[in-house]
Amino acid sequence: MSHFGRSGPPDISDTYSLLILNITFRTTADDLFPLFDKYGKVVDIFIPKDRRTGDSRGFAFVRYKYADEAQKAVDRLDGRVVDGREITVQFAKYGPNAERIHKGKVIEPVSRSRYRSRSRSPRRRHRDDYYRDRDYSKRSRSRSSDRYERDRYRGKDRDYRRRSRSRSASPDYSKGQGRGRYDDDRRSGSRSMSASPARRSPSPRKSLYPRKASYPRVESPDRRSRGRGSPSPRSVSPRGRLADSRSPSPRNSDVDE
DNA sequence: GTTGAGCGTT
Repeated sequence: MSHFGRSGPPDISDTYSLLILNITFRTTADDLFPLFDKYGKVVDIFIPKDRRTGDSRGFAFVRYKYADEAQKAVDRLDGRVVDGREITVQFAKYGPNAERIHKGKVIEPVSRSRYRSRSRSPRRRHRDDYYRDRDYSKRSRSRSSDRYERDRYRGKDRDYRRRSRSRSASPDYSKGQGRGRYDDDRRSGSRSMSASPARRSPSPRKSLYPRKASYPRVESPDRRSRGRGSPSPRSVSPRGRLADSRSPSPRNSDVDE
C-alpha cells in the first residue's frame, strides 16, 4: 500500500495530479496517503527526492482518480497543517513529460507549437542539471577519480539551491555582489585591457578610507599581529620564519581581493 | 544538523 512511486507512473490519462507544496522535508507519501485518501481515491503518490541524498524536496504529487475528489482534496487539504507546516495543495500544471495539464489532468503532450514559450512561469529548473550530469558522465567517463567528481557535484548541488533562491528574491547581495563584481572585473580586464584603462575609477563611494598607502610591508604584519592580540611567539623570530621557507609574498599587505 | 520557492519517477 505504500509502494507509491516505486511502480512508476501507472496511468496519468485517467488520473488527476495534485501538487502538494510547502510540506516538511520529513513528510513521506505514507503520511500524505491517509490524508488525501480520506477525501477521495488516491491512485498514486509521488514525492521527488534528491538523487544524491535521497531527501525529500519539500513537495509531493498526489494523483486522484476523479477530478471532483481532487478538487475536494484541494479545497480541504489546501492550507492544512501537516507535521507542523502548512501545506499547499493545488492542481499540477506540468507533467513529467512536459505535458500540459488542465486541472491536474493531462490534456496533451504538447500542442505542436501553439503556445510556443508562453511566459507562464519564468522560474528556473535546477533539475535540468541532473540530466546534464549524464552527459558529463559520458564526457568525462574516462575519469578514474570518482571521489573527485562526486565532490564537485556536491559543491554544485549545494550551490544550486542557494543560488536559485538568492537570484529570485533575496536581499543578500553580500555574496552575489562580490561574485558579480569579480566577474565584472574579469570581463572588464579581459575586454578593455587595452582600451578603457579607466574602468574602476567610477566607484559608488566617493571616498572610502584614505588608508595610508605608505604601509611598510615589514610593519604591516607586525602591527596587525600585535593589534589582533595574537602575540604569536613563534613569529617573534622573523628570521626563523624566513628560513622556514615561508616565502612572504611581496604583494601588498592589505589585499582586498 | 541546516534550507522553504517550486512542478514528477520506471
